[in-house]
Amino acid sequence: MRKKNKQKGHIPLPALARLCKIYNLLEEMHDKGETSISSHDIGKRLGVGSHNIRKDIGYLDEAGTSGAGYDIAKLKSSIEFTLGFETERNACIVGLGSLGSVIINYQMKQFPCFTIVAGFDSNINKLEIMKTSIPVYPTYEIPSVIKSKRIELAVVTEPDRNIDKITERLIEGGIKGIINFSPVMLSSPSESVYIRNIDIITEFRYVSALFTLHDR
Amino acid sequence: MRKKNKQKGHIPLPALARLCKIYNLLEEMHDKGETSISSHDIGKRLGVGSHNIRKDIGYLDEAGTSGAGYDIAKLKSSIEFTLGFETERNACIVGLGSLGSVIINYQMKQFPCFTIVAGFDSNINKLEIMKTSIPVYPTYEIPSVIKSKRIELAVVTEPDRNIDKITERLIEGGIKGIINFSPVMLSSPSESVYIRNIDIITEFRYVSALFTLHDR
DNA sequence: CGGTAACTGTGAAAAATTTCACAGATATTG
DNA sequence: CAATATCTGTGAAATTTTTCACAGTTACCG
Repeated sequence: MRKKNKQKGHIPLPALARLCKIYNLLEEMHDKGETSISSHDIGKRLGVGSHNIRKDIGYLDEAGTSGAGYDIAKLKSSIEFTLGFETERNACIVGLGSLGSVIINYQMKQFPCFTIVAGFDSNINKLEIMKTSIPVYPTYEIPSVIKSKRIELAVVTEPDRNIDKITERLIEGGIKGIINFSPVMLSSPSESVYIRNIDIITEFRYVSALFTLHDR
Repeated sequence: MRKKNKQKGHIPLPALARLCKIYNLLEEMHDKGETSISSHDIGKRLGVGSHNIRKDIGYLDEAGTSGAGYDIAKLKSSIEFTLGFETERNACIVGLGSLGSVIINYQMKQFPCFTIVAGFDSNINKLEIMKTSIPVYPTYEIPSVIKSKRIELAVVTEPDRNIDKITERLIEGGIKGIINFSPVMLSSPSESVYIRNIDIITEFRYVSALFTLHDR
């Protein structure tokens, strides 16, 4: 068995997504005081085969011990390092409605990997009302604020008729990624902007389709 | 070119997910008064190739016209039919905190495919406070209510230490699917229960990893 | 300390998914 | 109405991803 980084270079996207989930799991177990875990256990938790987990972990620089399982702390920091979780970037929230507020106040206000440094809303009145710990701006200031605060990620939460205008402004400001919770699906105008649409209606339809096809 | 259903039988999951997104798009365009669209345009909107879109649509019973694009209304109802979007099922919300309230009051209170017929919360006090249009129950009533109201899907929204207990009760009640917005990752104990974890922290990490790997 | 059991890492095979290429069909234009 | 452009549907090729199988390693137990 050869040690060291063998298949690194580029991690397949499905593997990357799983690694993020594995990391979550490790964090949870670490908090519980666990120190070691096997690929089989991880797989069971994630609903995939242990082969798959080992392959995924194989993309990291170094990880487990052959005979025993994985040392949780070690694997955790290995993922952290390879995926760059230690670098902190700036994010903003666009749309300060109910969902936006939930996210801002979510858990600890301090997310991993990203710090929320600004909020935007097209409703000027809302700007006064919000008593958040972050500064809020009207949406027409999006491009300038993104540039001045070096914001890389935008979380869009409000159903808004002007969502295309908002996207345009985000792109204009040089945003690198958008997580969109609004029901209007966004599509990336440029190869270099990552867009993730999270929409409960689409989720509902997907589940419904699964149920239907399963029953047939 | 042969007509009729050729490759039906089973739709690959990635194709299924895209079909749901396509449906969303069609609905949007339909509302705008559009009547026709090409695979190329759909692909551009979804960020995938037109070949892919045509393959996906090929899983449906019938769809487009060779020379022209797709008739939006026709394609829409074809997806509806094949994926069973017309059947309405019952859902519940577990956790009536801020996020749960957002979902309950989301848009129109009436979701496609699912009707929210019950809410649960372990905090008894909250049951009094909530002034929703749906009946709410303490969590220990989950199994009985799920059975009596024939609930197939649960939307879990609250970070709760007892989340494992809640899952257990949902399974006990015979739930068929869970959409979990809580930060604790759920895993399916049984092959027949679909679980979808949606967690903004994992999303953040994934985006962060993408950025990091992109820059290297 | 030897034997057994459990586990990882990984090349190779298998399976799933996407991309390609093009035949056949429709619309459009002058 | 012929010529051109555009578009779908789909078998086949290419690619990606998962699964398999097993050599090599470590832990454990009597």
